Amino acid sequence: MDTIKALPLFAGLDPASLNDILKYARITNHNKGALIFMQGEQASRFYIILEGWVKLFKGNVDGQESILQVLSTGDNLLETVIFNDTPLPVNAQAVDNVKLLSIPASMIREKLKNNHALAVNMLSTVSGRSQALISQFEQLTLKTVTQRVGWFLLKLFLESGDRTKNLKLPYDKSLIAGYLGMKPETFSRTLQTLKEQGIDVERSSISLPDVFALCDFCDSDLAVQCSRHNTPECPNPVCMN
Amino acid sequence: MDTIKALPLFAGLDPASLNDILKYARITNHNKGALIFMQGEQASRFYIILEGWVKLFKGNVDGQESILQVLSTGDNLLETVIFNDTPLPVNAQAVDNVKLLSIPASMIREKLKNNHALAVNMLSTVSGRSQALISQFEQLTLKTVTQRVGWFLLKLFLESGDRTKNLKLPYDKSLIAGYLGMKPETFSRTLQTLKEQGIDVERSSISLPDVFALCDFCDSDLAVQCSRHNTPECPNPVCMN
DNA sequence: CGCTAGATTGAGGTCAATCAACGGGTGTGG
DNA sequence: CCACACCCGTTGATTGACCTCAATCTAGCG
Repeated sequence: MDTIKALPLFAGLDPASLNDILKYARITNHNKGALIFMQGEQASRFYIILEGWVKLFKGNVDGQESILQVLSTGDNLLETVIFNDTPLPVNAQAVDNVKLLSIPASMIREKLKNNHALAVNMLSTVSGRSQALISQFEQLTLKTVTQRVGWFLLKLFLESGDRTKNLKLPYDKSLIAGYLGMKPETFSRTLQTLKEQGIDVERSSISLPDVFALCDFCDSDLAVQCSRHNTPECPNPVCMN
Repeated sequence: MDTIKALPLFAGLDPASLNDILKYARITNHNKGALIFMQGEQASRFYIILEGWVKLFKGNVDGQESILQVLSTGDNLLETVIFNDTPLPVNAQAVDNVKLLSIPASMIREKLKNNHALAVNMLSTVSGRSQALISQFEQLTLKTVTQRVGWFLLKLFLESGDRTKNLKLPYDKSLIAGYLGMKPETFSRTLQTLKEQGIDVERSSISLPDVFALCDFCDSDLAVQCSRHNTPECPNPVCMN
């Protein structure tokens, strides 16, 4: 319960209205592989991830799918659909066992009309989502396969605190491949080429030769997360990749 | 001035605070080809397009560029950056002569804190932007070149009112090609193949044999704009492309 | 021990990019 | 009014990156 009240979306809300919102909330569990919702459906609820990984993706008739994002604890699903209640544009699937908090869409819509703090928090969230999409977009359109894989590893490295030279892939390689817009085979081959450049890959464990090993793959989005950004230590001051 | 007050972002605002906002607004003109802002800069102002076309794109070091969106009258630039004042993630360029309304970012930020109607409008706008990005994303990842071109023509057809069988390309073919994630050569060749299927292309004028000519390219996003959607007239009821 | 799902490796195919040449409007200056 | 240059778009030939298909391998697990 405390974790719920600590969610960014609810930051700064007065306890009364928070309780009011949570009265209609529901917690659900979804097994690995379960579909949480499908594109084309009407959005009836708004979700927040409490635990686990959720894959957001689009599918087409011939079974192809393209992954928009892989979301985790604290992330929201379907902020954008709250307004225009058009059919859902995406599918969501539980990557592992997932615990979700969900709130009726109509409820959120109602609250947004009156609760200013909530509206501002939501605006901030949606902005973040939008930024992430732009970043994802960039990956797929103007980076090579190798750059995408390097970028992903660097992101992992930065998220894991910037210092540890040993990383662990957070989920299946085929899912990572999909997120990076390539086939598992291609991902595998690309890891091989990185191996030749000194980055050791063993199953799902990665060891970097040094903390600068991935700096070539830095871009302006990632730079802001790096503790060495804008310091003399940064080997790559103009991250324009 | 009336057009400004009719902007979706300002809908329902009380006149006093609207005037307050507009006090700090500025109108600027930009010639065809001019850069309005560049990625990496700090966002100092927030823009609304009053007239003309603006291209939003990302560039990388070796001169490649990928186009996120081509925006027009009434659209906003940089809603998302208002919050986190990180460096801009994109470039904006005037496609033709452009007239912009701009407001200091700090000003908007301030107003959003207090003005609930403005926050709600902004939220709605950002949501729409997010949806558009998802749609654009789908185009590039799980559609063939031909489907993308067909989709673009269909979008044009629907925007032009659903009935006229004669269309006009709104801007340069090379820009359309870029927006659809392909090279001008590829776009040209694809138009040829469509020509063989009965869609007449002559310079920048398109004539459709009948109003259903493009229905194969419909998807759930476009369907909602179609006057024949959910009627017996629709030849393609399950638009799952 | 055998099964299975995920990961790897290899060979071959394909679609769009690239490089290069050409065409045909449009505008300019003589 | 014509000659020329320039830009955009087209067309052709080739390349190459990634996908596809298929076989093999590995680890985890009953």
